[in-house]
Amino acid sequence: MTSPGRRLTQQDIARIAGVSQTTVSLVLNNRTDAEVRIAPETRERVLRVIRETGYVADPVARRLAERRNRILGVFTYEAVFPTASADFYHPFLLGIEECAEEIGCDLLLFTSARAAGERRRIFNEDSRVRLADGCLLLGRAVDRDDLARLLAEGIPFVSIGRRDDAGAPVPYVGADYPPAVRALVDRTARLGHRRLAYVGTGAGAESPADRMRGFREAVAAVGVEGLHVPVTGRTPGELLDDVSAAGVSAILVEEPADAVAITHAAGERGLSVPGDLSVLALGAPTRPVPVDVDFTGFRIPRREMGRRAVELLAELLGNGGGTPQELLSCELVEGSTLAPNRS
Amino acid sequence: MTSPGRRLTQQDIARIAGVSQTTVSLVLNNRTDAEVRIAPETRERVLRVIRETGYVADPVARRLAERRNRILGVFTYEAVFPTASADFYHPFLLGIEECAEEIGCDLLLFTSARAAGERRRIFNEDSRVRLADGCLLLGRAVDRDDLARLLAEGIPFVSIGRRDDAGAPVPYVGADYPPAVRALVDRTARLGHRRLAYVGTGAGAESPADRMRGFREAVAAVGVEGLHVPVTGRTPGELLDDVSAAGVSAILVEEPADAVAITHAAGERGLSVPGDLSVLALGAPTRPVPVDVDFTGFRIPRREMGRRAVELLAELLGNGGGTPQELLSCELVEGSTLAPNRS
DNA sequence: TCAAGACGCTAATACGAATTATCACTGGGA
DNA sequence: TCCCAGTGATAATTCGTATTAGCGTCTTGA
Repeated sequence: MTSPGRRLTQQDIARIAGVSQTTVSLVLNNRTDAEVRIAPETRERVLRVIRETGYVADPVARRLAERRNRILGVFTYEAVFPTASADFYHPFLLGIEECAEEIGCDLLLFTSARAAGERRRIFNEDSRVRLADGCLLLGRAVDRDDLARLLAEGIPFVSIGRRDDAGAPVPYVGADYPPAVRALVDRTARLGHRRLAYVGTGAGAESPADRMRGFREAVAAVGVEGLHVPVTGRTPGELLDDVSAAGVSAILVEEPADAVAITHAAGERGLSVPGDLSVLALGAPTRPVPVDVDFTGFRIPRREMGRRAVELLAELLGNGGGTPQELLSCELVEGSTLAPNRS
Repeated sequence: MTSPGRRLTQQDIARIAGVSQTTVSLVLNNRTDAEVRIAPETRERVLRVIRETGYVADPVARRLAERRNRILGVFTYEAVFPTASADFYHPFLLGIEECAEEIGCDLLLFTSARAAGERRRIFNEDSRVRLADGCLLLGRAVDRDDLARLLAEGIPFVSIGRRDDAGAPVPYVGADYPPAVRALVDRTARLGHRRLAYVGTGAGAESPADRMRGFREAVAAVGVEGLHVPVTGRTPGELLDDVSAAGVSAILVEEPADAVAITHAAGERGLSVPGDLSVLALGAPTRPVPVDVDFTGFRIPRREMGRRAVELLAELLGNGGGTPQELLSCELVEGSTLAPNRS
């Protein structure tokens, strides 16, 4: 076997096989162009030495010489393996890994990108984004300056989740929330509900904003009343009171974890779901919560988004241009928390 | 901002600042040795250009010149983000990420290491392990040849989970199963149980073997009878019958997922746990299963193992030598499935 | 007989940053 | 006048691989 001292280089192989480093490189890369010719016996000899020594090319040097690495960076603003939102992010990562494996790329998690104790930033004094051929951005809130800088520096990347322009259009794979929310509002209205409420921030990042927009457009189109009920600083109980006082018979909850809490609070006050109040959940919980209710709502195609993002990034790397923007549609979930309006 | 054309190099910065590439490098690395002197105003000028252009050093080139990368590889034989055993592996990864973040390293997931459709291998024709400074091995079963080759090539690595020698001792951070199993057997014996059974393979990889060894040693030391009941090819019901027929009053189940199934089967046959049969679970489930029972057993310190493995790897990289081997002790879990023997 | 290609290989260079060796200049002391 | 120390910077080289341009020899076709 190899001595543990210094690692082998193509130069070593070349010396042993009695050829030049160039030849080793050519054999290694299996170049059989018309431009390049290696005698079969030479090729065999070099291959034999490579086999015997167990030589493998240094991928770092390779990256310096070529333009690529077959490394895709994954940047997350929170931990990649979080405790809190593990269940939410896992499907994205699953999709990313699957596709990366298919196209033969490794994944680099930028875990170092944090200035002591602070939030992660893509660009700190010693940014390592460039280690990868391109990168994937994951997380609900993405720093605008980071996005702008990525665009400005021409670093290939795809955001998972739709992003507003940051000086220029941002490449993304997002979930198409508006039609999904619209479909839910539609069904709800058809079941006789006339006053609906959107429970959640409806703003802050693109994804809540998109849901909210879908809601506003839908209630306008269908001709029902749509209220916005923020959640911050109120208990689920208080929230329920507000909603009841406003004569709302169906609520669409931005964050399913809130939907769970609200449903439980309803139970405690003797309100039945969906008998007295229909509760729709818009997506998947981003906070860990035991979901014991089968909510009507929709499914965010997280795994598919992860896969597609990798595919698009690979294309970007291949042809070097364009700004892919895709929205994947959310599948409706039948569930059991939507019923005809009884009031 | 930067033009999207080509990316900036130190040469560019040098040109703009009117100095040499060397000077830029020296300023960038904040070298203030006696050997190296830069006039304050020159330093300031270079820094200003760097700020204005937003230049960051290419880590790949850097790595070629230095010896390190600040990249730790993570190799898993199954998917890093598995569907099936997500819950089992997650804590390890959590610990790894935490510690990597602290020491300022990025994590490289070797997702490419798969020959189409086959099992992942560390060494295929174009191995990429060398991209990282060192690597972590995760997974219950690790290929012996891969281990031997890692050792032979002098690649710094730490296995998470104890490994038998593979030609030479393997660096690892493991869970110390034998004392944990012994403690459980001890307690069980003190509660009057005289015939215990170990339910599981007890072999195959190191971790089941270690538990089995702990079991054998413990029953011998305590002076009770210890049976081995394999699980393969039998339903939980059949298994229960065997165990009962043998007059066993307490079982230690290697795989907690099996323990769940067995406990349910017991309930169906009117056997109470722990009234009629005590069921101890040795560790954490590696298959996804709703654990609705509070098993007596022990906790594998997975997060700590992940953390510690990164620490040890970092030390290995620092001093360049040694074969760290550590076993972390498992914390006993009181649970409610162990009771005095009534028979 | 001569030019044009086929053949098999290698020297030289690029990639971007880090390091080593060296250089030009100034001012002071002998 | 000469030497030397101190100062500030740079040219040259290194890391390991990939690519380009080209070398000399031998064949082929006109």
